Amino acid sequence: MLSNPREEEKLDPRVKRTRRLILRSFEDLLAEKGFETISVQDVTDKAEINRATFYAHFPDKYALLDYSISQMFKQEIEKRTLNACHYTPDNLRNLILAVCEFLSNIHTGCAQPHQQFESLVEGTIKTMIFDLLSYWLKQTKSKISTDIPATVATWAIYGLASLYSHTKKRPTLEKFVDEALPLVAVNLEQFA
Amino acid sequence: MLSNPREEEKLDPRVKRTRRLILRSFEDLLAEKGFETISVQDVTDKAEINRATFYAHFPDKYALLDYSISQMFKQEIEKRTLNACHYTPDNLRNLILAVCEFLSNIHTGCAQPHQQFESLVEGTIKTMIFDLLSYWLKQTKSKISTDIPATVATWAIYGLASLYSHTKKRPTLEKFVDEALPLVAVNLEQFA
DNA sequence: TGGATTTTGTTGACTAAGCAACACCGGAGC
DNA sequence: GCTCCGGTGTTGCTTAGTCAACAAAATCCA
Repeated sequence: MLSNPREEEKLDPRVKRTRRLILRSFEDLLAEKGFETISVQDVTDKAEINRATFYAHFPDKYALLDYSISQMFKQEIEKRTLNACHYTPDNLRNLILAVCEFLSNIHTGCAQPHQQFESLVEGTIKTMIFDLLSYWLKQTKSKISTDIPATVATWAIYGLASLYSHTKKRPTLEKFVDEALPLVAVNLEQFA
Repeated sequence: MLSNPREEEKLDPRVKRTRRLILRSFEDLLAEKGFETISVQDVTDKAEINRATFYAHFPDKYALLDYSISQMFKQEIEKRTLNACHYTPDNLRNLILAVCEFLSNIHTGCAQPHQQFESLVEGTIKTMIFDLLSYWLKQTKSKISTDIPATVATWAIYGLASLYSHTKKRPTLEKFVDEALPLVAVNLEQFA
């Protein structure tokens, strides 16, 4: 994945600190109220930083949402060490699990997820899934184009996770993924 | 008490932040290792601030200890609203309770309290008790000098709390204070 | 003892954060 | 229409924090 930890560590401590503060208060606010009703002012008040400082780090609150979602998803991925591996059906399985859990967390952890919020999340996450899958598939030295299969798999995975996280009476995650996995895997067989 | 919250609140947010960081990491370190073995480096590493920044706030680690102890004791006092009142036997009772609890916390919360550490704490706390008592006693408009009685009471109170906090098989705090209170109160009768 | 290694304070040049003020937009209410 | 108000970005100047380097203790240990 992009932006390896080595770079982040040697950042100016002040920068790491304010990013952390912004991120924490934003995530707290997300749990309290809807994304659309959160103002930049709210975030900086809670973080006890100046509003101008916010704009030195993020163009606007949409960029912050994007960053926040990326970071959270990145953690989910790294937790399962999917960030430095290649394509196998088992890794794919874990990826689907990760996306399902992530979306479920979003829906339980964030107050009243509205349309705008959901589609912003969707865009961010799909990009990340696509990048990860492309990285996996490119490991096979074959010259097969990866764009098409990666796209298909990305949309399928996100769709599945979305379905799962919106289902009221959920089956166990394991069962759900067992049933769904083959349908995605079949499109990637040539990379196994 | 000195340094009302109004002043602290309108401090530069950066200052509040780094003081908070320094304080927190120092208190964490105190729980882990003895005060004498804590270096300024240790504190700034844990707080993720620059060592030079530390020296912009405190002359050395002794000043930090002093500040830390003061803050903790101040909280104990404010919790019982003893900071804005006058002398009564009941307030005195609460003060003794506060000092006993505070010293007990120090002894359970700090690793291997050594001689140096203890006497630094003693100095800081006795000054604060003395100031508070003087403030109380001066409320009585009489022209009686407060220094002598305040001093006697201060030392007595600290001595009691020290005894209590070092006792292995402690009686309940209530019983202990009930027994001790009259001996201190008798010296302050004229201010009641 | 005596040399090596930490730790301590201090400095000056650089960079990020704070602050107050600004123009601007969009909605609420009359 | 109008103003009022709250949020948005932006700017120039000030202040706090960072960093690397230094000399001077203090500590270690052979």
